Amino acid sequence: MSAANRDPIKVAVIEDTPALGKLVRRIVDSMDGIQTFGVWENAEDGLKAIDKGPPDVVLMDISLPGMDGITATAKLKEKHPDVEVIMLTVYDDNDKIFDALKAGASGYLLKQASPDELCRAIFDVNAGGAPMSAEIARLVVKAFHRPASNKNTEAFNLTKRETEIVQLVAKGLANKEVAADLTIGVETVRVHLKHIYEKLHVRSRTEAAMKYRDSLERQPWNK
Amino acid sequence: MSAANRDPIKVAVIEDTPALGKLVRRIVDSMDGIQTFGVWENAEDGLKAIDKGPPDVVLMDISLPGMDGITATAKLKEKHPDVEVIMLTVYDDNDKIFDALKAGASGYLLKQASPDELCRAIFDVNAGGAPMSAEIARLVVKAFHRPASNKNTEAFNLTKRETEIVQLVAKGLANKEVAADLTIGVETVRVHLKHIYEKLHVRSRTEAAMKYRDSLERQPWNK
DNA sequence: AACAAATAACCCAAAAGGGAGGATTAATTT
DNA sequence: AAATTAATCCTCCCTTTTGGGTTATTTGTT
Repeated sequence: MSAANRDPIKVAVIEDTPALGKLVRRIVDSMDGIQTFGVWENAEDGLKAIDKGPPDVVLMDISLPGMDGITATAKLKEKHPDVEVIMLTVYDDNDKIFDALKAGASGYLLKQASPDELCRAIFDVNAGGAPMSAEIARLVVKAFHRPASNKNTEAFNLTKRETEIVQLVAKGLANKEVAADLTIGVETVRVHLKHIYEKLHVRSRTEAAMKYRDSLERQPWNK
Repeated sequence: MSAANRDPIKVAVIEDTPALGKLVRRIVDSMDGIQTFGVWENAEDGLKAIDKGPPDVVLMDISLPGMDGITATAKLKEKHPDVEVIMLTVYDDNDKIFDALKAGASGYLLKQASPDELCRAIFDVNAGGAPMSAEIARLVVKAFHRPASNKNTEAFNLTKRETEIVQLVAKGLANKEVAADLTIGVETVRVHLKHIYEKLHVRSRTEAAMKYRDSLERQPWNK
């Protein structure tokens, strides 16, 4: 529990602007409990060095000459899943945030972060947190918000029976099988399907199945 | 820009333990710039009151008698999308986190949070942030991480052409349309489809489409 | 009574699925 | 170099399934 007695957290820095790299090195080394493991100006060199002796945390610039920071993160996490990556970016680059997280980054800081923020982020990520600036955090949380109209099936005004049927169709069942499942006639299934097509504005079972599936938000947590 | 001159942030509290509700009220009111808008012990009463004059932030207990906090959040955000909701929970309840976020909550705090943390969270969420404890943040970020194995289509050993075709089929296209898209004959498409069915162990285009879709991770950001 | 829903039947044309061929490349193995 | 394999492209044949249209009965609900 005594942080002071621990080995310092080894921080690798991959940042193509030499001035910034040096600045970060100074900031990190001036802080107790963390130290730079090395600074590289491109992903290729950085990854090669990291392969030999993994650091604890990598500060990764998102825009790099050659291999970009997101690709580098993906490659890095593949080999070293336990290394924590904090992305550094100049802009509040909305699109890339999610690509970066998907690649395996656990933190996402703007370069304009203060030295104090940077150091806290390093400790935080090392302790199992996910340091993000407030704006980034909100974007991430927003990605989870359900679009207002979340009546799922209800959005299409499908009846109970129609919903059952579209669900079975979305499982790949043929009309005959659906009929057997619900113990109703095949012709009835077809009538329901026709109604479903109208309501969903599609012309085939596959389209209907797709639209239905898409209408259920599929998020990471409902595997 | 001068925060001191602003109207205080109005905070509604929905918390079924009277002692905790009172404690929160005291904490909030003791802090400059925020004030309690009211404290209710169940979601029904809280929502009714909120409907009349919306507060800025709602602190919502996740486990409530009657309507639970998640359902209440969903209903609240439907009527008042601009009200920010911070969930309060005793446990680090992994499953409910995502349900809460999906319902529209922007923050997620453990009840054991310090008064200082609570107040910071209120300011933070009001400023467009997403206050979360470090553990929660990491869980959220983890939800975005791609599972390593990314063999996706490759798992089925589909050829390039077959992959193209199953993708189009999964969009709901008919064979005719697929053929037109790839500028090949319809009969060819059908032959490819037959091979696809064999490889995926299915009997219909819908089944194939489903199986293919399921094999692709679907995340919030690829709408 | 009017309405939505579920059930079912009929016709017809189009689409899809199964089978059994063949032809052309390109890459690999023998 | 010759043979083999895999991928792509294509053609028929035949049966089953689908999709679209229409009509109709029964059961609840408003």
